[in-house]
Amino acid sequence: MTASRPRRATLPDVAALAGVSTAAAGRALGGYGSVSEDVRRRVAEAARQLNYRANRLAASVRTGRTDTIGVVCADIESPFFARALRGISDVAHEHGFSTLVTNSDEDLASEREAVQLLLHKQVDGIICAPADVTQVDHLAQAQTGGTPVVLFDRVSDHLEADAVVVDGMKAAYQAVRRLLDLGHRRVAIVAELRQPREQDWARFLTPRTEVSLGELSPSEARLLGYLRAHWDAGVPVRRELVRRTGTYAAEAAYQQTKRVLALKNPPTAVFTVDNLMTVGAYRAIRDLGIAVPDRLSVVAFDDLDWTVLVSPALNVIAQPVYEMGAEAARRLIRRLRDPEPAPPGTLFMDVTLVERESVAPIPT
Amino acid sequence: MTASRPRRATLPDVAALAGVSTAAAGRALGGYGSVSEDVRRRVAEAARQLNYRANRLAASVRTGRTDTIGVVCADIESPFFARALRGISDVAHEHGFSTLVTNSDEDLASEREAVQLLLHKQVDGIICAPADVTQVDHLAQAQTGGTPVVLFDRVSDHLEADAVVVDGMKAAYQAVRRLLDLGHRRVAIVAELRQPREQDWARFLTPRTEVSLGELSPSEARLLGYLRAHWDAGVPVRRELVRRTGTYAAEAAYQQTKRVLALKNPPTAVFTVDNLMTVGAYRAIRDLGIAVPDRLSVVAFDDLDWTVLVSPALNVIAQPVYEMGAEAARRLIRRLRDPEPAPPGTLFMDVTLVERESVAPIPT
DNA sequence: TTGAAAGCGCTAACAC
DNA sequence: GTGTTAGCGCTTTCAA
Repeated sequence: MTASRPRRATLPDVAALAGVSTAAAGRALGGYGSVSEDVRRRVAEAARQLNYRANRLAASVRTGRTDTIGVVCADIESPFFARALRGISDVAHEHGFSTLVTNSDEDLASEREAVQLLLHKQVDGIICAPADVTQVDHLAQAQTGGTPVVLFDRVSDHLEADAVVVDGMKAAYQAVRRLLDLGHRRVAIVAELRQPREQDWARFLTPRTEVSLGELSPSEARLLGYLRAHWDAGVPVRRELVRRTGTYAAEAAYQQTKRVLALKNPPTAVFTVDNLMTVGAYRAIRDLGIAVPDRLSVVAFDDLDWTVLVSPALNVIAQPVYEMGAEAARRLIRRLRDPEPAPPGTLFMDVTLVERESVAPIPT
Repeated sequence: MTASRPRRATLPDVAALAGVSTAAAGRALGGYGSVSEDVRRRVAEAARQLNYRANRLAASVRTGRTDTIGVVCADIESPFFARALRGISDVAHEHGFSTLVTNSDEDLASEREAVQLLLHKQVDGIICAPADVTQVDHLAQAQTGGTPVVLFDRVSDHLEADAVVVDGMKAAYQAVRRLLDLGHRRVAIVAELRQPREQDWARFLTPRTEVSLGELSPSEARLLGYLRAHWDAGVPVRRELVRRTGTYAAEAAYQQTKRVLALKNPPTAVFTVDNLMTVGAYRAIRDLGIAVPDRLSVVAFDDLDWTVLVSPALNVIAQPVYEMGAEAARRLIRRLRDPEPAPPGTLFMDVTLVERESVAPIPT
């Protein structure tokens, strides 16, 4: 026979032991209403004796608030989101909020599921990096239901919400433009581009300015920057240099990079659009034993701790990741606190082009 | 005047619209008890119409379960924990659990706070990488209160709980022993060793076997393996080659490594005990322009994606990180499901010594 | 300042 | 299979 563990102590238990009403005990422990110093002490002592553990769920059912922010990362293993998460949770913690973190793996169905979960758990608000900026009905629904949403890393034209992002198009433009200005004429790009929306793709390759960032995934935006840099510089875009992995995986980037470097007329520079693409591409370059920057210049989106460990150190586009997370949290909390908040807006944060050793000019 | 948003629909609302009792609606939506197909359909339809959102908090208050696992990481930004977290949450998800993730930053006070938070939020169980294996009273208290705990990455002699770890001592022993067998006589080690428990430290440097893993932090365990390898090989330990950063920071490792490499009689090999130490140490090696492995052999604890990107690729001790996380979750869930669980035990998982290009023998 | 009592939204007994 | 009812643990009127 097992000794049946005694029921966990509840507020009435504490109140009884302290010789006060449940309400008084609640006030003493919860720090609301007013209680005499005497009661406060007795209740605290009783709580200690009974090893009382407050049930914030019950409180939340009553108050309707959970003091919790839900976060939907696209890939929690990526250093980008890990760092952003810190920014988010530091700010949240500072304001008395906890964070409930979920992961979508850049998959729309998982994201929907994650958002449902967060809503069921009654989070006060949601920070989300949407897997597909054109499919955000579930987020709109959350807002309709009274749960504010802040977009992170991606804006959407289909959702009226605060957003914190960088202008990936502009950043890519500058980085690629620099390569072209240095004389490069064959610059490869390695990107996911998961939704091959055929018409968009065709549209993409035609010079035009009428594309909104709020319709593009980060990798699409960065590709567009790449394209525009070419158009503006009057350098023709070579389709064989635009490498689409179709999937968010280093291995695919590895394959694509190997293939592009094996062309009869290989690129003299390569631009990778994120973490995983960079890892894959760089591994290919290493395996092929290609000299950087002598035979190939390299520029990567996102700074990573290892980009200074390889030789030569990589030129990168660095995002203010921590600050982006922090700012997203700040905006959400502001909206939660303020009953009459300002209309939502998009905050564009500045990137930094970090020049290191992986880029060289083409001798003329 | 703002249109006051209508109250969120509740179960009684749905029930009313569907023309059934609250209980029936609950059963239909919650998937418990038995309901006719007809009722199920009407309720589902009503829920849809009202944009009903279940409140799982309320359910949890009633049932006493939250189907949530609390996790206390020591550093969520480290690839180690990020990957482990995936293992945890994949398994959790598979079994219908969510995860509530917190972070201690290897700080005991933060860890205590995190555990309190998790308990207040009524998580069903906790997976924790304790910041200090000798200070685990808060975890013991959680268990006493009926919330099972599984230790992750670290065992403690002061807590009777399941644990999933690797034998860092043995792994370090093997790696260092290999270096010694290759003729190295001056092998440096770079480690945190945050608690300089003076007596232990003295004890450490004296050959003896009576040290339990459950009293050591990971970095201490790895240091011990390093020491034992020396003792067994009959190679004297040089105190100036044991570099203690005292803090979990790459920068400190950078400084320590620079210093040790600047010795009049520098090491011919260096062993780094984790992620951050490796990043810092390797940066120092790179900055100093020291040829690896010709002038210096390098072995690192933990595999990281960049260890194959640098030239030469690093020899590493790889842990089955994902599996460790997954297994920790499995053990916790087993304990949650099984009312009469087996006595707790420690699972030691095997590491892999990955030979790459950063180690060379010393010519005799 | 304090206590009694109602009720947050849900599930579990138990009767029908 | 379905409804009635009690109650999870807490906070919040409201009256004293």
